[in-house]
Amino acid sequence: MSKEITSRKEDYSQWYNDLIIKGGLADYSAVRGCMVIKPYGYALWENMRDQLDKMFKETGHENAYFPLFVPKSLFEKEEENAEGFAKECAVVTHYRLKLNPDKKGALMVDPESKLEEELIIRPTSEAIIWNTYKGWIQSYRDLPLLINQWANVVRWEMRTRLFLRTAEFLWQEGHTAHATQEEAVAETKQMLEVYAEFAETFMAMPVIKGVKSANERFAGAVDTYCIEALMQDGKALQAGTSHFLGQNFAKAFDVKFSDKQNKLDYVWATSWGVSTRLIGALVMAHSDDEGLVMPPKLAPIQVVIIPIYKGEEQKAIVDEKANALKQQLKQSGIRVKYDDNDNQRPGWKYAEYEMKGVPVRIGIGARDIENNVVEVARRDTKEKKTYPMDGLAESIIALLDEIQLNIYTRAKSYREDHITKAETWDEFVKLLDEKTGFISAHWDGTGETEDKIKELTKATIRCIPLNNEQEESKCILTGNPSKERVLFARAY
RNA sequence: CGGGGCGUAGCGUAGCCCGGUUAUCGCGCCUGCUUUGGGAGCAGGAGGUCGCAAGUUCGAAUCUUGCCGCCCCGACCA
Repeated sequence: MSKEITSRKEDYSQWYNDLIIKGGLADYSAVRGCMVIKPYGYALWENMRDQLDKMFKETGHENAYFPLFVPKSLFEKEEENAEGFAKECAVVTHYRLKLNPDKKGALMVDPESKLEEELIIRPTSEAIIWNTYKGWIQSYRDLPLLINQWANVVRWEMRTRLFLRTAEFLWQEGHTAHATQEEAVAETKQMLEVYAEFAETFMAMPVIKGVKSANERFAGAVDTYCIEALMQDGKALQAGTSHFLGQNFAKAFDVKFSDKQNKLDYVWATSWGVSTRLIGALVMAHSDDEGLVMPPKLAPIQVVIIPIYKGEEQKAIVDEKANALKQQLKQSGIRVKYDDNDNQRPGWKYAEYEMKGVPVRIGIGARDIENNVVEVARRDTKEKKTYPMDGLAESIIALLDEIQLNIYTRAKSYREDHITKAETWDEFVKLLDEKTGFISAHWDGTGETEDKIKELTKATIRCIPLNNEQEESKCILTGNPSKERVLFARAY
């Protein structure tokens, strides 16, 4: 049957695509490199978005919205940033179509409508936002400016992958302006903490917090902080970034403020973002060969109730009980679905919701009603147990918490098992090929060495972990002195 | 942009090498009955520009050429 999911071990890429398509999150679209996020996938994104948005607001940020188009002249103002994105920009050059005189029913670009200045479809919004901030900031009283936007961006990547790298994707980007360097750095770190907490607490996905090496830094940033997660095939995934931009953008867009002493200075900036890529991360972090595994805290459906009955008479009895149960769970704040669709049999539904990763399934039939119990199956362990109907909401809430914790613990122990120290080059190469995961090794701190390692092994420095232990040693490739280990991995 | 694979019904596919009536099978869909505690059974039915274009031929899903699109691997990539 076409509903079967390719095994993780057999073909990891196919497994990943199957999870997303057969789990009902998204589909390929008619547009090159783009995807359609289906209602189930979008509901997941909404849950993630709502939670993140709450956390942003708790840390003093407000939402706003800036234009999709960035005039080329603005885009090129911060040179490093512009250069970094130049190769992957979609560009609007015309604003009108007309009927093609040579081909009936066909349209063509009207050459008369050529724009005087090309518009870049934002790959990121620093340029348009900093151009706007220039008008908003005059005095220290206007600072800090703490703004986030939920938006779509376009990056014309050569090769795409569902959720992990699509030509258009949804994200949030925070852009803040501060009076001092210290404050901006603190903001950068604070938002990294917010991302880490979101990943670990809500996605149940352990992450490593760190700083990027110069090679991997965001174009235009002074420092790029990141959270890095490990996927089940041993490859690393950058799950979120928070950048300290220094005064680079303030200088490029001439954003100055008067301080209390009436001295003019450029403002200090940060930007930070996470995207629908997190959905890809979530999928790969927990799922198995049966399908998706959703963390209860974000699952669009936390509990599904499946009725089991013979004939109309039994259906009516089961319906009544199940609906009462649904109400009870709903009132306890659980996202619950009662699937009373009569077109599919229970076995089909079991498989379907497993594929969708619904954390808890409740089966209820005449037999259960007689005994005042239900059958409860959990997705993470596939365990089935009989629960008393009385006080069910409380026990389900406890079970959801347990599942959340269990999948986190499982992912974390996998991650811990896959951080390995390498002391020599041979060991490093062997670990990368055979064990995979993060390899902790000494590096001499130069971009050249990093490039060379990438060329030889395809591994990159994922990050220099925060609060990294200092130890004198030698670079695994060059033998030059090194004062700390960094984390290498092959990455998405 | 390089290497590999693919394009046949909503989905997954057989047929292609070696051209020949009406294009195969499964899922799904529709109708009916029986079913319903792990992807239901039987019976009947609907559904096709064989990716597009040109060529070869009496005849093309099948051979040739060109084009388009997709997937995987690489290059590329906060």
